[in-house]
Parts: sequence; C-alpha cells; structure tokens
Amino acid sequence: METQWLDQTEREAWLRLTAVVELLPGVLDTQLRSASDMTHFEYLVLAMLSEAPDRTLRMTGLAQRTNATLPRLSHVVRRLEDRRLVERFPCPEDGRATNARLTDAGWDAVVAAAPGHVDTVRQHVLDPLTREQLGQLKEIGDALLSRLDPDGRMTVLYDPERAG
Amino acid sequence: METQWLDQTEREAWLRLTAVVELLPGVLDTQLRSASDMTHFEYLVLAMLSEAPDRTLRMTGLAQRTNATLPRLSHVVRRLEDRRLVERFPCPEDGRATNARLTDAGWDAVVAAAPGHVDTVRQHVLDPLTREQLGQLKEIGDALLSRLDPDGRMTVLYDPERAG
DNA sequence: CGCTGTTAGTTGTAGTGACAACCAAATGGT
DNA sequence: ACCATTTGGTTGTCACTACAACTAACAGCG
Repeated sequence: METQWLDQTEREAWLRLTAVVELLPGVLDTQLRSASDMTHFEYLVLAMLSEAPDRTLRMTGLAQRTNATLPRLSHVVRRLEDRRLVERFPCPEDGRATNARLTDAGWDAVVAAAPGHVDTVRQHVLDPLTREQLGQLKEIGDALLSRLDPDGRMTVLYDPERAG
Repeated sequence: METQWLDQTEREAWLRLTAVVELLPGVLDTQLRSASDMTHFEYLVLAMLSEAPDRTLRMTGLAQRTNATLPRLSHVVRRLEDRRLVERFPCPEDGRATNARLTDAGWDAVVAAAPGHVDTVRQHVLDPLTREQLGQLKEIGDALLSRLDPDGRMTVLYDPERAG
C-alpha cells in the first residue's frame, strides 16, 4: 500500500505542532530553573502532591498524574528526597507500593514557584489564545490523547473531586 | 500584584497541552528508533537536508528548520557524520560557516524511514482530528509560536518555494 | 591596517531520561 | 499450600541535551 503523504493543511498543522512541542518544554524549564531551581517536571511532581489528600500519593498514581514512566519518576523522586522536598515511605495497605509525601519544605517550594510559573504559562500559552481557541485546544488535546494514551493510563484528565 | 490563577477553561486546555507535549515526543522517538534506528530529531535533520537544494544547508539554517540550538545540532550532526549519513565541509563563501550535506546513504535512510514515520503521525495526530480542527490547530500553533519564538528565529514556517 | 565587536560553530562537562534488568510483594489457579 | 504470573517499584548504564567556555572568521571604524 502506498504511503499517503501530507497535504498542505495537514503539513501546516503538523509543522506548528512539532515546533510547539520542541520549544515549549525549554521555555518552562528555563523559567522554573532560573527562578526556583527546579525542572518543570519536578514542579509538576510537587504540584500534584500538594493537591493530593494528606499531600501523599502512591508512586503509580503520581506517575499517572505527571504523564511519566515509573522509572523516570523514581529517579526524580529520589533526587527530590535528597533535597528534602519529598519523603518516601512504604504503603501500609500494600507492601509492594511506596508512598511519596510532600514535606513542609516541599510545600514552601511549590508555593514560592507557582506564581512565576503561572505567569509564564499565561504569557506564552494562555494570553495569545482567544477564549474560543482555549475550547478548541481542549477538544484537540482530548482527540490526540485518545491516541497517544488510549487507555488513559497516564492522563488523569477528569478529576470529579475538583471539577466543581 | 496578585497572581491570576487559572480558571476551569484555562486549566482544561493547559492540562491537555502539557500531556500532549509530554507524550508525543516519546511516541515519535519510539517508532523511529525501533523501525529506523534514529531519533525523531535526527529524522528531522535528515528530512530538512533532503528537501534542501543540493541536499546541503548551513548549520545555522538547519538549526532554524529543526527548532534546535546550535550546540545541540552540532553534536547530533557529528554523530550522524560518524554514521556516514551526513558530511560536513567548510562553507566557501563564509569561512566561519559549516555546510552539512546529506550523503547517499543518508538519503536512503530518510527514504526508508519516511513512510513509517508519516504513518505514525497520521495515526496519532492527523487522523483523530477533523479537517476543521486541523485549521484550528494551525492558528493556535501560530499564536503560541508568536510568543515562544517571537523573532521567528527558530521556526521557518512559511516556505514560499514549496507552498504551491 | 589594527582594534573591537559580532557571528558561526565546536567542545567539555554535568545533569536527565530511556531502557532493560532486577527484586519483592500480591494474586490466582490447582 | 504451592508455583506461576502480575503488579509496584528501584537501580544501572548509556545516550542525549543544556549551558558555558572557547576558537575562528568576518565587519566596521579610527
């Protein structure tokens, strides 16, 4: 079967998506690293913990919420533990599982980093889009994620608890 | 000044964008690496060269077309050169500049990799979107890139030569 | 010319992520 | 009860990227 090449519309959309995917992480990382001495991914980890009940989450759950693989998360959490921002302890209910909990220092770190990060997100992503485009972006994102992560294993998009 | 936190619409859009940005590179890398023994970024480099006149581009131009920094590109091109997919030679017109040219083996490699790559892009990105959403994605991408890369230094979006 | 500044690119090194191998606890069938 | 499988997580190694420092060549100006 012949490969179906991209027509102009497809090419235009694809070109821009790749550019965004290539450039956005760098912008986020640079800001957080210089302002708060942490990676965007580290920020995500801390932020997810900060919103969890008892500031505690199992590694697997944390991995889902941060779109990460378990090995990657394990390394990062160990480093965060070295910096006393997070602590790990075995899960009482399941001997295999490990819980990660945000320390007070970790809480302070997220609280300190959040405003600058949110500003960056506004400046580079939210502000340039119209209200209508935000809605479109959500729909497009859902469509893509249905293929990128069919089982929704990584992306916990709806959180009925919070979606008040 | 108080930080303006994200409302629900903003949060929904942002959450999905981060997930896509986090997951898409992995999908592309995995497919290309297993099928063609190359990174998505390496593929981009080879593909851009393959479309250039004389299959040759200056490092700076190549960096722009691949949304990369010069140091990063330099390392990657050296590795590609080790694999005989690319060759470098000093630019005759400008003693400072270096030209990168795709070798015949490099050409064969892109040609071999392209169909599988395009299929992956179709499956994971293009197919799940409607024609209308493709247009929206282009507009959204342009809006974001106007902030992520204001000078358009990295993103060479329009290529009048090819945009029949 | 010579000096200064800018542009083009390379290289060293330190930090991170991917992948595979591994271990331990739980589950399930017989 | 017992063994096989699955689940949850960690660790080691290797490859890649970012950042900074550096070199070489051009350009402008006195």
